[in-house]
Amino acid sequence: MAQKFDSPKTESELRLIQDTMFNISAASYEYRRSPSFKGLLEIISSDSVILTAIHNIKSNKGSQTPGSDKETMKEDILQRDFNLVLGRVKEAFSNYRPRPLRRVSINKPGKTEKRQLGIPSVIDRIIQECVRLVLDPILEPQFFQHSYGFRPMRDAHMALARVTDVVHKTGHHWIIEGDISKFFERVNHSILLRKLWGMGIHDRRVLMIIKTMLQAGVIGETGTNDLGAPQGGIISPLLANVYLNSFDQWVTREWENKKTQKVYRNRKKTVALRESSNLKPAYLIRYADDWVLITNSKRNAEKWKYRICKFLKGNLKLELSEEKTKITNIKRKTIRFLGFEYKVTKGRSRTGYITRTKPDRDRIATKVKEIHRDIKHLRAASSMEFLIHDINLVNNKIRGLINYYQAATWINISLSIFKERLKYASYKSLLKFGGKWTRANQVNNLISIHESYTEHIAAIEYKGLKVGVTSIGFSKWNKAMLKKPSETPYTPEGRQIYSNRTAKKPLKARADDTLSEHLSMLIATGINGRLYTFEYYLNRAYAFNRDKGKCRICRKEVHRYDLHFHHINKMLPSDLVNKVGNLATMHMKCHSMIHSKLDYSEFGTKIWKSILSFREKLN
DNA sequence: CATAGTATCAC
RNA sequence: AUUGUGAUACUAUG
Ligand SMILES: Nc1ncnc2c1ncn2[C@H]1C[C@H](O)[C@@H](COP(=O)(O)OP(=O)(O)OP(=O)(O)O)O1
Repeated sequence: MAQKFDSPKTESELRLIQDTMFNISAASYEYRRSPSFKGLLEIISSDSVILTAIHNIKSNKGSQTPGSDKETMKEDILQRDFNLVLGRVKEAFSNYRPRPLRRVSINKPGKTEKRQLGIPSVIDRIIQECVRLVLDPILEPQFFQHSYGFRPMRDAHMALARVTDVVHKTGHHWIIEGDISKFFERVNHSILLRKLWGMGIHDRRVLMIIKTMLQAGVIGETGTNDLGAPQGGIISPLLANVYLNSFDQWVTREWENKKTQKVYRNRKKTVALRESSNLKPAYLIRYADDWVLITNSKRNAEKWKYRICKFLKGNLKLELSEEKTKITNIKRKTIRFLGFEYKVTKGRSRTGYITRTKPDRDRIATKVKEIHRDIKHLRAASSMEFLIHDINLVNNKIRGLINYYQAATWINISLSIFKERLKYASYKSLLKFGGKWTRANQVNNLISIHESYTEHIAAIEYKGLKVGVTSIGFSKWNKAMLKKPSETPYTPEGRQIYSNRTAKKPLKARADDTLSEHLSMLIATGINGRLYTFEYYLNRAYAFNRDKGKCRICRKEVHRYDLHFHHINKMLPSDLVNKVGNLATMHMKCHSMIHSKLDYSEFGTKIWKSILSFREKLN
């Protein structure tokens, strides 16, 4: 019954393993059994997993900042010898000893209390990502359907859509808002490891690695850490979901899951059954440590709150935050969930009530204040170019804000309060640059949004182009969609649904696939004894991908035995010379034609022209 | 049709 | 200076 896999040799083999793991795990879950995966460490520490891990996290913003040692992604991984780096990561896997975390305190929005981050060193981030790559497909299918935080292809809007859906379908209006106090800091290591085992991670070496990861101490402090998962660790969010999964299962076992099993029974029978049982209705929607539970009466809400409190304390050693955990009748008062205010009002619908959502008042107010400051700051721009850059920055902020709160039914009304104030401030700031009131559909920036508005906004004109400060009023409600459970990154169908939903966006699946093939192919071509940096390896693959595997001189397919990557300009400084833009795929023969001085016009004008143009760029 | 950079948000 | 997971939007380049 236990599952073992060969280590992946290529990235598409890794993907296949991930898909297979997901399938096995999902199948066991259907039959209410837990899967059993062994020999995971071999997969986790294989070349292609390490490569994928580095590829995944190398462009994180935080990769530029070191952990407790002084190492950064760029200097100590990407610009080092390829095999040296691989060897170093593999070495770290045997007898794993994480470096201490760097402690940084950041502000929590709207609170005086600070958030304590624990930042792992770069090498430990790579290790964590390797583990995550393999554990995620195993754990993902076992998670609760209506847990939305930290999970792929799910977001806060879907959680909100689920709340609306349940309220509308059931007509229930008593809600518990729950928040777990200091969630990550309170995660108990041995309970967590038991849960991982219970979910099918049956490789003790991997569990040991996770254990030592969690125990990593903090720089400047003595000893190891016996409680909590670091805020800043790459696997911490995944582990957090593992930890609370039993909570989800426990709550939903008694009502939500029972109910779905009876869905095929005839209606009368189901209703009768529910009334006669002493079960209390409960619909849970969870986002990380933030959850709501929907039920039908105040009494039941209180009962559930009491029972949940006891469960969390007894089984998970967690506490509910007293001030943030409230019981509310959403016909009378709003609840706050995921940055939205949520309530129902009388209206035309099956239940006689319709939902009303608004952006959280306090949060939107502080954001608008920030934007107001930025707009006033526009007048300090030192040149027209900088001004345009700053306007774009402001526009980005406004669009970003609207983008998130679009899911609120009352977005337009809520944001319009601030509209005039911001517009007037923009006009005043732009005045000294010749700013004028301009119809939105006549400016040249953000055309896709502005073309449908005739309202006046403040805009400047530069070289015949009109650049306007967008309005916070250019927003309209966009109904959030419910999550399709079959949409997952680990099945072909799931990926298809995802790419359909995200419209004409590039097909992520296929892109990754081709990239992966080429990555591993290139690795197979060997190293020739020369010093190649890690970055060069990745970038060769990207360049090959961009050129679609064709020679840039003769446009024919290149096979691995006569593949060469031409440095378009060899004289560039060392950190630029290996960038994708400076690499061109070609045959070795074609390459030698660039560097010789002979006339090759006999091969046809197209080829000759390409050769000449590459020769020009050499110096 | 691809990659890379900025921004917003949730936790 | 500020880490992480996830989502979204815009812009730029070949
Ligand atoms: N910026 C962040 N970086 C890393 N992890 C984060 C970040 N924000 C939130 N998290 C994770 C760690 C938190 O324990 C968890 C829940 O967040 P949150 O509820 O805001 O705070 P908290 O549970 O740590 O304290 P409390 O709820 O008592 O204020 O999500």
